[in-house]
Amino acid sequence: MTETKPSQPPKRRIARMSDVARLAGVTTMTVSRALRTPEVVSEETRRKIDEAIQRTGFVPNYAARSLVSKRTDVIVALFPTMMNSVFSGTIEELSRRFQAKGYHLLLGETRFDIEVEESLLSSFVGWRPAAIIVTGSEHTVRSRQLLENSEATIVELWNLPKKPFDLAVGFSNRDAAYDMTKSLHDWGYRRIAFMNLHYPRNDRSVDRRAGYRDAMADLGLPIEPGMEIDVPFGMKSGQVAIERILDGTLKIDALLCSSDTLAVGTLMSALRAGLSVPGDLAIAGFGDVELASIVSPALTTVRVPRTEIGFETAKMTMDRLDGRYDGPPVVDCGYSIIRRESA
Amino acid sequence: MTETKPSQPPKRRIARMSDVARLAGVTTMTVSRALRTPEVVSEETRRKIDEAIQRTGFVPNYAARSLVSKRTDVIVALFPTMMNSVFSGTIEELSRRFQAKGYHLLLGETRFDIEVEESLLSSFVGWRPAAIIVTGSEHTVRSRQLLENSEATIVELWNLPKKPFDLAVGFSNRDAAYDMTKSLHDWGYRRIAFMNLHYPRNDRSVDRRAGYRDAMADLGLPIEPGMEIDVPFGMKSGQVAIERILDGTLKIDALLCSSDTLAVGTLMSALRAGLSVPGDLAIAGFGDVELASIVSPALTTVRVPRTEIGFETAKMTMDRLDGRYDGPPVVDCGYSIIRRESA
DNA sequence: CTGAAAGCGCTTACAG
DNA sequence: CTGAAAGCGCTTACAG
Repeated sequence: MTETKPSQPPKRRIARMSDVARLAGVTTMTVSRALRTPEVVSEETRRKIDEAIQRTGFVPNYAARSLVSKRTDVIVALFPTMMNSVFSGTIEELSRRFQAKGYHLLLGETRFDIEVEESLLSSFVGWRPAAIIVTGSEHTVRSRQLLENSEATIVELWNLPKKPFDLAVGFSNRDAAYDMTKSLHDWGYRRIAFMNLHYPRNDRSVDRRAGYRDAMADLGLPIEPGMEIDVPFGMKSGQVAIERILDGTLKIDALLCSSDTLAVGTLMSALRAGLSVPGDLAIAGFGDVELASIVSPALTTVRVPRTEIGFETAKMTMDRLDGRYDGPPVVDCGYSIIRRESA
Repeated sequence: MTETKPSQPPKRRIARMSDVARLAGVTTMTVSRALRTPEVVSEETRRKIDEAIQRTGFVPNYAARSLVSKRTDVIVALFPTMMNSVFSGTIEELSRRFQAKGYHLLLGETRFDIEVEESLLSSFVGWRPAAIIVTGSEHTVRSRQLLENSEATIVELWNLPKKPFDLAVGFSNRDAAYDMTKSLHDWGYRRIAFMNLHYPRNDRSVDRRAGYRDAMADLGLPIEPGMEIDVPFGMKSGQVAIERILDGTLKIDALLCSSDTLAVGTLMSALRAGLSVPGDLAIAGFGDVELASIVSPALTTVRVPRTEIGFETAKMTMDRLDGRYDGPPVVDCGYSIIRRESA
């Protein structure tokens, strides 16, 4: 091969531990110790090794390290989407906590699809992660096998499974939707509709719908045809309800949305159509993202413990990996009803 | 150790390739081939191997694979934050494209801090990633060394560096801010202020500010004291400008925000204070996130090519890794001025 | 406090 | 189409 870029220095190979060892006049074992248990290495030796590391720019090869030590600092985390302040709040918290302790987050996006989750799992498992964090408790058969065989700590997020796979951190989506429906009733609303994501195998959607239905039944309020509105994820979906209200096919005085994204979309769509909120239509969201308190009228919503879930998950996972987790397998981070202006 | 969970089957070790080989009556070499170049293995043998893989739940150990093959499918990507529709749009596109081709995204969050970036790089580089994607062109000295030594394809995102490290994909932040300032002038505004993130070492902030200043100078408009407002990231920061307008310390007719997050925060704060937008104050954003077209009045903003950047980056990176990228080192994805209702 | 030996689980580079 | 040998770059488990 000929030199095509004379301005570049000769491309040196990535330094290995043996290069550092040779430069420092020791064996790789001593370099390895200087890196992992420096207190056990003499100061003089350590100094020489540090210098050799500086000169070579050595960074240990994690593949080799994990292969022989049979452990990795890789933690796999799978979320439906990152385009959502609710999940990204949890992701940010997780990533911050894990980064601080030297763990590496391998993030995957399932797009609300448990088949995609399976495909990601089957590949990520090859890294022999120390822990695997998944959203929800609904998984394919093969996903369950992969989790089972992986020897990793498994954490299921965002709800409270009756039979957790291993560990779980979340809150009761069913109760939260139930309480918000009941609150809307307390505030005087009677014709309460429910807008939900159309993901039939998403346990969060299913639970929230159940909460809405149970509350309506307990309150003696009928769920009339059209009062359950299934839409795809996105702010644009919010306009669906407003269109139906305007053309007279939907007669309601309140709308509970299964996410703030939908609620804000609906709210803006209502204002644009000249409807007054909550006068003509009360709107409640689910999530309490930053935007919820910023919009005008400010959004009444369910505060979801997104940061707490991230925090608890990171803590629980790291404790478990250190062999000192002694809490319950399922941690409930709670939720709360936040009444603002929109309902 | 005693059996504490009699209901669980005996914990089997994670299957290795040799387990599969033994079950199928071949050597590991043949299993390896069946996995990587199945067309070269006889149908009968392949069938036996597939069955053994099923039975054992075997997933190849990537650490071993990458150690010996001296290549990985790991791609490191570092972003300032994920709590931002602009970056998460790029991240989602990247992650989707890479996932589809079997690459694994190791994501890191720098929190707009190049020291954090350095710390992440120094650790992630241990995975010997095939490519490293970073946001911006401002890096610490040690970060540059790490990138230099890594042998990875490097892609810098979100601007157009004069001297790219290797490859770059972005647009001109300076020109975009310049054009928006000029547009505001064309639309009749004269006292134009600029709200920016207070990250002095963030080249995107610096470039956008330069664009604003250059345009004001070219237009012969003075930048009076207080017309450049530096704030931390977040919607809440939007209210700063409104407070100053209300208490009379800031006299302006238009505000250009360096992100839609700030612009929406300002817009909502203005509406809440009873100001009319754009009558009392015109507001322009930067980003064109989904929310920008949803809020009322809809936000005038700079459309930033977040999806295009993700798409081009993924394509360029994978082409380069396949040894067939022959495009320019710096790809300009452009931007456009979107006039809506707020200015 | 330091080192020699062995091996983690794969793939490369042969050979047949 | 399949296999025997060697080795990737580290750490474990000794020994001294």
